[in-house]
Formats: sequence, structure tokens, C-alpha cells
Amino acid sequence: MHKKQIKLSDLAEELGISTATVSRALKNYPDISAETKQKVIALANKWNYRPNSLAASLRNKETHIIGVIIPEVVNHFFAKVIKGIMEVAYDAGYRVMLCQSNEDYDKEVDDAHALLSSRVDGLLASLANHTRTFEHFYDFMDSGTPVVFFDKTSPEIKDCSKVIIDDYSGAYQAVESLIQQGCKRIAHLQGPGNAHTFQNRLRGYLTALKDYQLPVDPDLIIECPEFTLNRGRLSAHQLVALPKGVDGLFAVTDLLAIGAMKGFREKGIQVPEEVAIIGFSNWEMVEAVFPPLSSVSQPGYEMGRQATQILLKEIKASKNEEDITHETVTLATELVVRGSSKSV
Amino acid sequence: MHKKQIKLSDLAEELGISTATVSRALKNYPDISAETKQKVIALANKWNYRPNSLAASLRNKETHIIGVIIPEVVNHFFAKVIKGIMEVAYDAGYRVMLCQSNEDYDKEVDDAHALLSSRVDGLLASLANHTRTFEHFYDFMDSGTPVVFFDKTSPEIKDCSKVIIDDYSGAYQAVESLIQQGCKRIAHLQGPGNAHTFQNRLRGYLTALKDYQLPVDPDLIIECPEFTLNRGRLSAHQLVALPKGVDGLFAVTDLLAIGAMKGFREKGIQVPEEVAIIGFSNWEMVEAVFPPLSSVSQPGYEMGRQATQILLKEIKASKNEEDITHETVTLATELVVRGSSKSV
DNA sequence: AAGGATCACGAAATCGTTTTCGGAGCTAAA
DNA sequence: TTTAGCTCCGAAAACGATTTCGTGATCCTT
Repeated sequence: MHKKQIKLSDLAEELGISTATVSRALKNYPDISAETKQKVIALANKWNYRPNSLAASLRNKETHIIGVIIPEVVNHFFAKVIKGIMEVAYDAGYRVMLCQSNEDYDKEVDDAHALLSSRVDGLLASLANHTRTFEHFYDFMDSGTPVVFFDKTSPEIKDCSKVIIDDYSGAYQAVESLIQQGCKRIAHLQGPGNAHTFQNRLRGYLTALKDYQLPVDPDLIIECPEFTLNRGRLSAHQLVALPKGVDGLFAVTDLLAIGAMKGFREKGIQVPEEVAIIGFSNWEMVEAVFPPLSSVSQPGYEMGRQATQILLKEIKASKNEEDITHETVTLATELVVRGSSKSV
Repeated sequence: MHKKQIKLSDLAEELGISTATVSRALKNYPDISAETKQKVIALANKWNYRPNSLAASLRNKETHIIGVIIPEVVNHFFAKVIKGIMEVAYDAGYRVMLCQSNEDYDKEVDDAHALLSSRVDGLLASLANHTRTFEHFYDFMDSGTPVVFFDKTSPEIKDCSKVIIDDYSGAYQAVESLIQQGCKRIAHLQGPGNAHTFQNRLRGYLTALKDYQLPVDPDLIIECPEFTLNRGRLSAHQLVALPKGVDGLFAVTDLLAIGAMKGFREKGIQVPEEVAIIGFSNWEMVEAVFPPLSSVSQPGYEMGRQATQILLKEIKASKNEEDITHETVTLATELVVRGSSKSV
């Protein structure tokens, strides 16, 4: 049973003044006497008054809430992004409504509509792997609510800011490093769908091979529908079984790389002596496996922070009716070489 | 610049009917003619009408939002809890406002106040390690807003439901298993603060030793202020340096255990031959390290689901003015033995 | 033809805050 | 003494959706 929450008029009645005065006293307006302010604040504390932000938001047309749509929460990279988002948001007095699309386009649309109904002040979004239409995001932009995409986005979306990482270069560097240490048959464990991040990593792989005049063997490119250790393990088995074998591997994500490492070991293949492996994301656990996994760093925390900073800037500009210039920030990656491959 | 969002009165005006009728038509009330309903729905779709849930919530005194306070987002266990929460909430038509206390008591209080101001319909919370007073939660209960604690809670908090893990038994089983495979000097890497979960794991460790007449050596119990690989690694070094050595280790969490494994290896100690190791949480990565880490399973996803189900049940009861009976659900743990210790 | 039931809708209050106008009372300047 | 300028506060109108009463039709019954 919901007991009554204290409201402004309760305070006003008790003190024999109007709600207007109470409201202004609590917000420290200049034209309220010090004496009144003090009385109001004292009573508000005593009665544990918590303003109803629904009413305030309705009146002010701003909620101080930002919506976040993310494909998957149980993912070390996205978790770090969320942390970055929440810290910057909190410091600016904003709260976060989090939605997980679960890599499901329909749910993504549904979440977007709900956040629009909630009148969030801005939206941060990362696309599901199979999202191809963007009307649910255009709805935000049309209503004047800033949207910033991070990580998984699409070049088709115009007129809005983005924070991405340089997947292409990261992948290129990784594969180049494998080539320079003598690998001739380099496999790639590829991500699912047409997500641009994964496509860019694939492109980096292909371009590196081409630049060094290595042939592209379709047998060496395996699309992994989900990112699990086991999927990486099975892919390694598949590669070992190839007539021409394999001597290097670049995986679209660390979990697959580690799984593959395990799969190779099961088949008696030495890492890095017989197969050199490089992953992508550089999350903490890569140092824990043996040999430690070389990986391309993917700065999730920084991505979350920057995306939120840009969003807050646009929210502010939007409020002041200034015009906003959208920007695309590309965060650099870095190849961190460890025991699973050789430094060159 | 915020362009105007369509509202009920816009639709009403266009159709030459009242907002009351529009509202009822959209909600499929029985006393609106089929013809009118259809016209309203058609226009709402055409104009992309999104109801302002602030206004609706203000009027209805329910937001369909549940608040979540969690110590840390970048944590595999909590990430799974969040996933469980969000799925159950979504299926019931609820949204989630997520707050991360960052293991900071003051921020926890601040978050609680903000969620109260947002008039969330219910709260799910897990305590920060150093939280000792609970007024900020009692505020919710006093106002009639259901609260359910999960994982990190306190027996001091009465009259509310909880979903916890049987940390004590899990720890006991782990240590018992080490004893049964012959370990005599078993170390424990302990969690920080007075968090009850960690205390219970410590208690399981101590009781197992006592039950098997093994002495408790304070040198073998190391409190780890943070959960990082490196902290585990350094703790292992510290243990190796003990005059009497160490032949078993139970860590309060997997990350520390894996770090310790690395630390032992660096000192030339064989796992599990010279030191057997068991962790806690059983997250996916334990299978990736070598040797695979034995660990106590900690069902985070299930915890999130159950906590949310209980909360929704209490919200419903509260709405119907039924009285609610609080419950404490204890989820079972299970020792999963892998290569880092022997099965007995 | 009168009474009652049913149908389809509208007027207006309501949720709790914020803010735009003021307006009363007082002081100081002319 | 009038006027202007302060200081401090209140009345009331928003914000947008929901819902409680109604009310005017229409149809059926007798």
C-alpha cells in the first residue's frame, strides 16, 4: 500500500505560506527572505521531502535522464562503456535508463519508442547486429532529442554524432604483425551479421593480406554466430583439419581467440610456435590465459565517456536553441603483443 | 531545438473530438465506437504519436520503472544479474533505471534519493561494501515502495525480501574438497570490508578447517582490497614466501584465483600438484585458463530473474492494497571441479 | 407515448511543480 | 506628500494524460 509522499503543498500548508514560496525557497531563489528559506529547508529535511521529479519534468520539459540502448550487457567491452557513460552522466546530474536490445531488432525498436515516451533528454545507442532501418532513431532526431551512436553504428545514419573505434586499423595492424613474424596462412574468426565494426575488422584483415601479396583462402575465414569459448574452440578444430593447415589467427574478439587457443592445444598444436594468435578487445583476462593473448585494445570506458560528453554538449546546445555541429570521434586502437604471438 | 511532440490534444483537435475520447480510443475502452477508434489509431500512427509517460505516470501514480542500485557494472557476475533483471522487467512491461554506487556509500545514498524522486515503482539493490546504515532504503519502504535486496545485503535489514546465494555452503564445500584431497595449509584470499557475502565465505572457510581439525594460520588469510589479477598474483607471491609454505588456496572470487595461479606459476609452483586452487563465481573464463580453474558456481542470471519476479509480485500486491509477505530466497551453489584441483 | 436502458462521447478535475505576473508593504528620494 | 524603487510573497496558469461524472441521443418495451 502506497503511503503518502510529502509534497510541496504539505510543506506550504504547515508553514502557512504558498507552494510558490516553498518551491523558490528550496531552489534558493534570491527573492525569498533568509528566514523563510531556513524554515522551509528545516521542515523539508525534517519531513524527508523528496520532490516528485515527474511533475517537475513535465513542467520543465526536461527529465535529466539519458537513454542507453546497448546490444548486450554481459560483455566486458560494453560493461566498460556503460561505466563510462554512467560516470559522466552522474557528474552532470543526469540519470540513465538502460535498455538491452539483446541483438534483437524488434526489441531495439520497442526500446527506442519507450525511451521516447519517457522523454529522455538524449539517447546513446549501439546497433544490434541485424539492424538495417533507422526510423526509430530518426524519431528522436525529428523531435529534437540528440542522439549519439557509439561502437556499432552505420554510415547510413547522417546528421548525428558518433564515437567509434578504428576497427580497420586495429585489425590491419594485428594481421600485419602476424605476417611480419612469418605467418603465411592466417585465419580470421569473423563476427556475425553485417555489423560495421566486424566488417571493418574483416576489411583490415583482407587488406593486410593483399598488401603483402598473400592469397585469401575462404576456408580460413570462419563466421562465428556467437562469441563463446566453445565456438572458438570448434573453429580451431576446423582449421586444424584443413589440408594446408594454418599458422596464424586473428579473431574478431578475445573470447573466440582464447577458445581457439584452447582448441589448438587440444589438437596438440603449440601456440605461438605453430600458430600465432591475436584477439581483439584486450580485456583483462587475456593476461590470465597461457600463453597470454596478444590483442588489439578497444577503449570501452573512454568511448562511453566521450559519447556521453558529446551528448551532454548537444543537449545543452539544443536547450539554448543553438545549432549543433555533429562530430565523429574515432578512438585509436593499439596492438598489445603478448605470448600468443611474437613481437616484430 | 526541441520541436513539438504530438500530444493527445493535437489528435483530438484534428479529429474534432475530445482528448478524453482519443485517450480511451487508444486504450481500447469498450464505450468508444469502432469507427472512432479506427480513425484515432490511424491518425496516431500517421503522426507517430508517442504518449508522454511523464504525464501518465504523474496522473496514475505509477511509473512502470524499477530502480536498480548495483555496486559495480564491470563485473561478470553483476552483469549477469542485470541481464536477468532486465529480461524479467521487460517481459512485464517495466523499464530499468540503473545506478552504479561504485562501492561508495555516499553515492549509494544519492542514487537512492534520486530514484525515490523519480517515483520508481520498486527498487532492487545490492549494498556497497562499506554500507552500514540503511535509512536511504527505509525511505522507500516507508513510502510503500517495495524493495528487494540481492546478493550483498545485511541481516540488519528487516521486513523486506532478499535473494542471496549460499556463500557459506559454497565456501565450505570448496575448502572441504581441498582438505579431502590432502591439503594441509589452505590459504584464503578474502574480500574487502564487512560485506556479508564475503564474511560468509570466510566463515565457510574457517568452519571447514575447524571441522577437520586443521589449525587456522592468520598468515594464510589475506584481505584483498580490490579484485584484480595483479592482486591475486601478489598474494600468491606473499604465500610462497611463508616459511611453512602453502598447498591449497580458496579465493573469494575467480579473478583473484586466476591471478594467484599466475603468481604461483611465476614462482615455479605447479598447480594443482603443489598448490590446489578453487575460485568463486564460476564465470566463463575459468575454462579458458590453464589448468582450468575449479570454482563455486554463483547463479547471477537466476538471481536477477528471481529478485525481479519477487519485486514485481510485491509491486502488484502493493497496488492492490494486499498485504505482502516477504521472503528470502537462497540460491544454491555448486562446486565445479576442474584442473586446478583434484576431484575427491 | 412514456419510461427505461444502452451507446458514444465531452467537461473538467486531477496528479505535483514551476514560473509569470503581479501586489502589498516599506523605504528613500524629490 | 508624492513617487519611485525595493523586498518578499501569492494566485493561477501551465505541463499532458487519465478518469469521474454526466448528458444527449437512440432504441426497445409496454
